[in-house]
Parts: sequence; structure tokens; C-alpha cells
Amino acid sequence: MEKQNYTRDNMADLLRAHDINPTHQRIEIAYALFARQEHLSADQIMTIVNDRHSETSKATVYNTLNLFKQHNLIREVIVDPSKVFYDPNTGPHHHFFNLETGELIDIDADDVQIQGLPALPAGMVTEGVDVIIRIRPGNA
Amino acid sequence: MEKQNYTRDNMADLLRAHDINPTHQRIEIAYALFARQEHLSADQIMTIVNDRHSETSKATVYNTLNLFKQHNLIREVIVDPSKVFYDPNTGPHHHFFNLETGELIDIDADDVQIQGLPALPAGMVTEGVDVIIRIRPGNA
DNA sequence: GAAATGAGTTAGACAAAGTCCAAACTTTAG
DNA sequence: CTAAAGTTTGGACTTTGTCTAACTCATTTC
Repeated sequence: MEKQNYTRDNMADLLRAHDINPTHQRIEIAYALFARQEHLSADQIMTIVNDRHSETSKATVYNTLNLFKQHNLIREVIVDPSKVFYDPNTGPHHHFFNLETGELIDIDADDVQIQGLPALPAGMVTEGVDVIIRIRPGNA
Repeated sequence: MEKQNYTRDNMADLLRAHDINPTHQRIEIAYALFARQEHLSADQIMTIVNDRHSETSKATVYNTLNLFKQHNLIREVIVDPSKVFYDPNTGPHHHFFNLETGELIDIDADDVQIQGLPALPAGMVTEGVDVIIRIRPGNA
């Protein structure tokens, strides 16, 4: 959590550390997510990556994001019915979701305990726990 | 929670109790959700409603589900990136989500406590808290 | 170095969920 | 009966995401 130096150079190392062959496009996409440390949609990522010069196709953006997800480099966040967000933070954490702006805010999971959950159905294993707190500006 | 008698007849009362004018199509859609007490997608609801005879258009299904949602008769569940599920249970509860089958299982929220959440951002109000436990068949 | 190989990328067609809109239909009230 | 308000409809449209077959490019192999 301390490595703030996200440059294109060490994106290659990061990718290799996750068994991903670092290509030009993959580095750009990883850089877009990690340098900003924001939750971005595929569409936003494509805009960012192509704003510079690179020309990366839609298919590659989707392929790459799914590849990153499979290799646990990023995580999907499903809160907006119309699009998926990708999150460079794979550590355990939850989210505030601002219903007005669509903004996501991280909540570190270390401080959060959830008690009283029933047992899992037989033969099932937990893959992940998502807590989403939907918020809106308001009249306290 | 005790009223198990969900018939088309008392769907009209239910709709009126939520300030919704009970039309033929609305009754059918409400009946589809409440009689089964299941989590259904818009597509599934349309199939069910049209399997009988009624002929209800896609636009009406979506209009009606959004109307029900606004009047707190049903709730949206967002777990599958490709489609929204509608839930006739509006009481506080959470979900197991079976990643293999797409099945949703309710978890009563009365027994669940969540501790250690940070304060809301200034000027914000909680609209709802969703806990989703993603599960898959497995090797315990 | 030329050819073969294989991984990665691409444009564009396609699919599915959901929205939008103007026309048509239904109710209700006068 | 008529007007107004409320509801439904088909179909066009948009958006997110997938698929495919061709193409590029780096690497190996001879």
C-alpha cells in the first residue's frame, strides 16, 4: 500500500509479477488504473488510454481488463446496473456508492466486522464479501 | 411477512396500498413476483407474464418495475453485471449469490450486525446497505 | 536472413439489456 | 358524447460487452 510510484516503467514489473506478459497496450491500461487509483469503467479507461496517442481497440480493453481480473491484479465492482467498474485495489475493502454522482469511495475492510451471518449453504465456499453503502446528499 | 395468500385479487389491494393504480398488466407483473417470492430479471418476468395470455410489452414491463421500485413495492438487486434482479422482499436483508448458477438466497438482516464502518461523508445520508456474499461450490 | 510459430491486437459485426417516443388505447368525469 | 388524463404499445435506438477472422509483431528455428 506504500508504493506510490506508479510509472509506466514499473507497470511492466507489476504485470510480470502477476504472470502477465507486459505489452504496450497492457501497460497503458494498467497505468491508467494504478496511477489514478480510481474506480473506472471500461469506457473511461478506453478514453484515457486513447487520449494520449496509443490507439487501443475496444476488444483489447475488454480482453485486458478480464485478463487482469483473472490474474488478481484488479477487481470488478458491481454497483451500477449499467456498467462495471474496475478497481486497482484488490485488498479487502468495501464501498460507499454515491447514488447522485456515481462516485465510489473505498472503505478499508480491516476495521469492519460483520457478525451474525448464517452458515453457508452446504458444499459452498465464500469467494468474496461485498458491502455497498448507497448514499445520497441529504437532509440529516 | 405472514400474508402468504398472494392472489391476483389482493394484488390490486397491495398496489393501491402503495398508491399505484392497479391495471391489468401491473397486477400480472406484481403477481409474478409476489406469488413466487423469487428474484427475477425483467426478462424472466416478461416471459412469465406473457406465457399465460396477457401480452405485455417490454416497455410496460420496464415501466412497471421502475414504478414499483419508486413506490417501494419491490427492490433492485445488483449483483450480476449483465442484468438487474427484482426482489419482492423490501424488508432489510442481504444475499448469498451463487456465482455458478446465478441463484440468490436471502439473508435476514435482523441477525446481522456490521461494526466499524467509518462515518458517512459530510452531508450524506444512507439510502441502503447491501451485503453480498459471493459463493461457489467448493472444496472446503 | 527467411520461414514458421504463436501470442496479441484489431475492426467491425453482433447480442442483450434497457430507454425513448409518438401513436393508440382506456378510463374517468363532465 | 367528448375531453382530458393516464396507460400501454411497437419499434427504433443506445449502450455495454462479446465474438470472430484477419492481421501484426516478436521470437524461434533452420
